[in-house]
Amino acid sequence: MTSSNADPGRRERKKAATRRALSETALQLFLERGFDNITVREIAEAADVSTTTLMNYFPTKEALVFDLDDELERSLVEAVTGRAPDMPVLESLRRYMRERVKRAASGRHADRFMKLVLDTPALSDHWRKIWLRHEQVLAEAVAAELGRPADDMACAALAHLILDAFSLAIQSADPVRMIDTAFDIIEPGWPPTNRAATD
Amino acid sequence: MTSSNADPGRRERKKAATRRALSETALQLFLERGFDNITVREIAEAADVSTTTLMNYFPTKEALVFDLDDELERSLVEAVTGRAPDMPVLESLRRYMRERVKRAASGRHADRFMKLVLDTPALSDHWRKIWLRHEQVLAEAVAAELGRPADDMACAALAHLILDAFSLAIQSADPVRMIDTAFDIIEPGWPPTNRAATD
DNA sequence: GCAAAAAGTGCAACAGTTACAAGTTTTGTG
DNA sequence: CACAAAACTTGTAACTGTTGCACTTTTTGC
Repeated sequence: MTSSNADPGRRERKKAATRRALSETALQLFLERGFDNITVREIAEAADVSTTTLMNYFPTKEALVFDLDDELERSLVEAVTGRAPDMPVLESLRRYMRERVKRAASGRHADRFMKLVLDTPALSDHWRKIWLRHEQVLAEAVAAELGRPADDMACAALAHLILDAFSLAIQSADPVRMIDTAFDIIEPGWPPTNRAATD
Repeated sequence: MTSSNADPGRRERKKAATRRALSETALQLFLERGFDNITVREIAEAADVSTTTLMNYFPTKEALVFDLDDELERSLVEAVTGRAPDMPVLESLRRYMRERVKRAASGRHADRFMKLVLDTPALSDHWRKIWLRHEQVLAEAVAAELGRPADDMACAALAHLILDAFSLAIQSADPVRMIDTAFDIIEPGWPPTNRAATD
């Protein structure tokens, strides 16, 4: 008799609630007392679940802070494939990264949040890893767009350099300008016609 | 009986011996049974010291594998400042990285060693961190060489991109070619005369 | 309603790492 | 040579992230 629930389902809703409770509680505690001064046991306690359950939702302590992984890959590929017809790939990626960095530097509690991340090596690291996780996919998207083989080495390099620029940028005093600086270095060499390829 | 030791000093010698014993024992065990299947307690045991002593020599388990950190910064700066007068900075750095990657891919037990590192995320990570640790110094060296302010943003970006290229390369099927591929992308945009600088 | 599936729980344990309060060895000096 | 200070080691216990396990509760589909 619990009909009328096609998509959400009660369980799904509860899970979502628990997940949100966990990540919100965690973030609040982290902001108050520092990432390293809070144990996962405390977080679980505060959110009123067992430690085991917490680790069931978030595979690592760091994952509690960045609960927005899924959208990333989609939007990243979209920046490559969904750009205006006359816009070069790199220009589109530049704009995408600019926006992304800008958003990171100005969210709700952006100031305190960024400070937390930058002051906590484990978190900076994790953020970078989240980006680099999509390295392969981005490389393939770029390759496809340029009509190159999916494992094209230059595309792999480009994807890596660009994604890594994110961590470079957020650690900078002026993130948006740092993104532009990095792209200014990369752009003139793209697409490449070079030594490595012709050796 | 304690004469005849001018420079080294008995203590220094013992320390060096212990250090070498630890890192050699560790590497051997790691190669035999895998990084994650060996505990630091086992290593300490095998080298016949206490765990506390082990952690005294090597701050982390990963550090046991890369016991060659000091030379890195020196050689890196040397590649910038000690190059032939007519050679561009980037070309010198390209050759340096090429050599470095080549050496990594062909040491004594290079094949097994590289496999160990690449199969162990914690180790790949650590290797990258060792390189990035010298980001600032490299940036300043490049800036000095070009007569730019020490905190020049483009130099910071360049240093980061280049050092990060190392991890990109060793993960590649053809590391040396990957270094060249990355430099081929970076080189044409250097030195930059650009948007970010003129905005 | 009910059996199976899914989620949550508490507990114990492991591994890296640190703190601490001893011991032991080496060193420089009188 | 003796000896006190400094440097190094050690054993033990603990903390923290993380995992495995056996068990209970909840939700689901019929």
